[in-house]
Amino acid sequence: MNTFQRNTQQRRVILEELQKLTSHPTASLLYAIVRQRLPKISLGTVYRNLELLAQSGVVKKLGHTTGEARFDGDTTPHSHLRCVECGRVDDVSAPVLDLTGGATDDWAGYQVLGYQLEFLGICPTCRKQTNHVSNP
Amino acid sequence: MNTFQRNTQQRRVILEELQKLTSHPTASLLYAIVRQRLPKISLGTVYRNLELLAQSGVVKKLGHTTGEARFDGDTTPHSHLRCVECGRVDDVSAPVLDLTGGATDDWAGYQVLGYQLEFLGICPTCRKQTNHVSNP
DNA sequence: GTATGTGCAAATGGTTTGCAGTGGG
DNA sequence: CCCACTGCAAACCATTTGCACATAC
Repeated sequence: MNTFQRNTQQRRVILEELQKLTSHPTASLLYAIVRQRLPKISLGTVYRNLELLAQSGVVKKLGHTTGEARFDGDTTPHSHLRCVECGRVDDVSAPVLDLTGGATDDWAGYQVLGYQLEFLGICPTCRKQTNHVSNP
Repeated sequence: MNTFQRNTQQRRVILEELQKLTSHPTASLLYAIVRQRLPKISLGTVYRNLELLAQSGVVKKLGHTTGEARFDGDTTPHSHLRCVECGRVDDVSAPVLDLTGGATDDWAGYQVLGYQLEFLGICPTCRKQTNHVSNP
């Protein structure tokens, strides 16, 4: 039932390193990390494998509301909190939506597959750097 | 308090056409539409104005979970339902989230600004075209 | 009059792809 | 041994930007 056939060294290392991280790296950040173990790997290979891993459900691809896509090695249900300044993404325990709620009976004929919930804010680091307090 | 100074013809027409639409056009689709009234307008101008209009809150820029960004002339609170096959976006009456809910007391030090909720599914048109019923 | 906006075209940046060579099963 | 996978580099495509000219105010 596996979508991919071969268990290549590259694929193994990419998955290992991604699952090791609690941050939600971009493809190129992960590329930099993986390159420490496999110096000859190419960015294209990282993209190809992340895509495959995401398709087989081993990994989650986070839609890019801003900037680049990010990937999450943790597939348990949870939401994300994205910093609108630096793009950093943290986890939040997911407030699960009740899709059976009557208000949304009308789905316009769609077959609903799920939802994506993302919180937006300013992370601690960026709050320190700029003044985000309303001026007196 | 307006973010932009000049009320140019281009800006006016872009806003008018966007507000006329209930679909959620991409920049280039809107460009095609606007060009019917202003044949000499450039795509760059459309992008520049959509960005400005979004910043001043007159228009809403929908984060691109897949593919291109889309723009919404309707700024009243509502959620979106995106077709994962063709990218089409429809409106749904927003099930408003209660951010005061105790479960999410821990925001990891973030200053939370809001959230983005997007439903994913397959639109009526795409359901007809491909067989999305589980095979017997 | 002048700063702001426009058209054009070239640059950017993330992601994808074609191809010849490699290595997993 | 053979086909899925890799490395490389070029292609892609949405978006952004630099510049000279135009225009709203």
